[in-house]
Amino acid sequence: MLKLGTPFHLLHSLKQRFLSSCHSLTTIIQPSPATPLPVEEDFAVAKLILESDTQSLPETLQRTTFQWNPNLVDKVLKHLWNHGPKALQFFKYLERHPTYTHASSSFDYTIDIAARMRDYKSVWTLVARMRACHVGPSPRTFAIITERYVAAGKADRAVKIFLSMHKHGCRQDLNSFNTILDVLCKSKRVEMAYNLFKVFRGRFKADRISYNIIANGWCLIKRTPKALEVMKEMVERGLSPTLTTYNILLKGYFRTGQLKEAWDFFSEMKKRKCDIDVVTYTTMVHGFGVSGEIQKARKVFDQMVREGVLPSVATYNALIQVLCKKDSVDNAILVFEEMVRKGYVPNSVTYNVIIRGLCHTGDMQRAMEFMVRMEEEDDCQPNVQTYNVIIRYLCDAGEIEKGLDMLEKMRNRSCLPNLDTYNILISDLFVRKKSGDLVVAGKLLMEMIDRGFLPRKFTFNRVLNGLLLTGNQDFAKEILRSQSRCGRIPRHLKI
DNA sequence: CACCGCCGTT
Repeated sequence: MLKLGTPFHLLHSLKQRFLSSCHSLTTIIQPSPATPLPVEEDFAVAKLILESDTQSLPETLQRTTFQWNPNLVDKVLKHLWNHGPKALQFFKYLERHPTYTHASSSFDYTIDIAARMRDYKSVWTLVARMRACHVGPSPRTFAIITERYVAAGKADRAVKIFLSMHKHGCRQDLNSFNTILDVLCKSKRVEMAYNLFKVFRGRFKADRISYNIIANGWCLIKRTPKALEVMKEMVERGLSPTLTTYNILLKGYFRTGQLKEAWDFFSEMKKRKCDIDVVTYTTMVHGFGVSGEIQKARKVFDQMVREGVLPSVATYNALIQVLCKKDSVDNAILVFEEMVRKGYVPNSVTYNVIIRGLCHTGDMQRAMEFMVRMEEEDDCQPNVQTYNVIIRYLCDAGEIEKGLDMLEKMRNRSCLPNLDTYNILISDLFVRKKSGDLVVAGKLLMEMIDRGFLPRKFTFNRVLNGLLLTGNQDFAKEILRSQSRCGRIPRHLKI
């Protein structure tokens, strides 16, 4: 049995080992009937869906005997995250399944995917269906929807949606109020959030979290003085700031480059006997580090250990990142090895930071080694960000073929490229412009649109013009034709 | 997916 005082990072690593050991157990106890899949079913399903074309997909799925359950369906949807149309098709296929009914979480995932493609028609159809099935919509559903509207530049619409939630069978409360404030703030629509806050803080009985959200918003747009005002207001209304409030302000000072103020604030926190936590220290390490104050960053790191506050993986990540940027990758790797020695399990952030650092110094060889290591030693599959870093640096070094190989590797590892991946490759193909490059760019463009991404107008026009100028009229027409079939295309793509 | 820390520059 684990003792109560077991450090969290050790628990985590034990948990990771435990989970990987009981994986095989699960398959023994619950074998999936007609599909003898030694590996995770979710990977197998996602692979099957990605490999079959749109027409034959229903038939293909019909022939299988997967035992659908919400957990499996959610995982499959996650795998299809960067292939919206397939995700939607899969979800809709199961809606017609004779016995299976979707869980609330699967609806939420699918709504998120549809909203990201700006397919609002599907979004609201799904909301209505959710309601009909009595599985929502929940406050979480509305968090997702409003976030996507704000991200698409429709903040006003998002607020209206929040105000009319109850008409969709989901009542507003303090939690959902805080959610919409946070959504607006995180998208830098802080003025709007603050106005909404002032109008409704009475009705929803704004709490400390509401104030923290607004204060954080001001900090995000580098208006720390406004954040301080919010804190004052908070006190005036009888709500005492929390440690989170102080951590928000501390980060705010670093954002505006006010190192002295940050240091003074930190000292004040200590003097007032706030129980300074790992977040406070991580903020300090990162803040000083990005300003190039590596000595101070290290000092704070050592200090936290002395004061008995255990660094987290995030703290190490902060230190490693700033060392990569402002010191040297070699020193960063020393810290990396140290954290491993102490029993921490590096995560994808850790690895991506190191890999980026190595790429930046031109050491692609070692970068690749870390990519292998993350998987083999820490059961941490390279994710799309990992691949994007590698692809970017390969292409920047003029090795576009290697970049395209890496894209191929992603496909084999069932890691789907995202918008960044496509943008990186297409724009680098345009920098090189070797014969054939434009056709490759055209193919990538077609593929990304197929997968529900909206290329920027600039990208789209550049590729089409490029093809037209190099005598690829037929291919240009093909791109246009194939896109006009898919119905849901943004206005600028319709010509 | 109700608040704070760790992958960013198209």
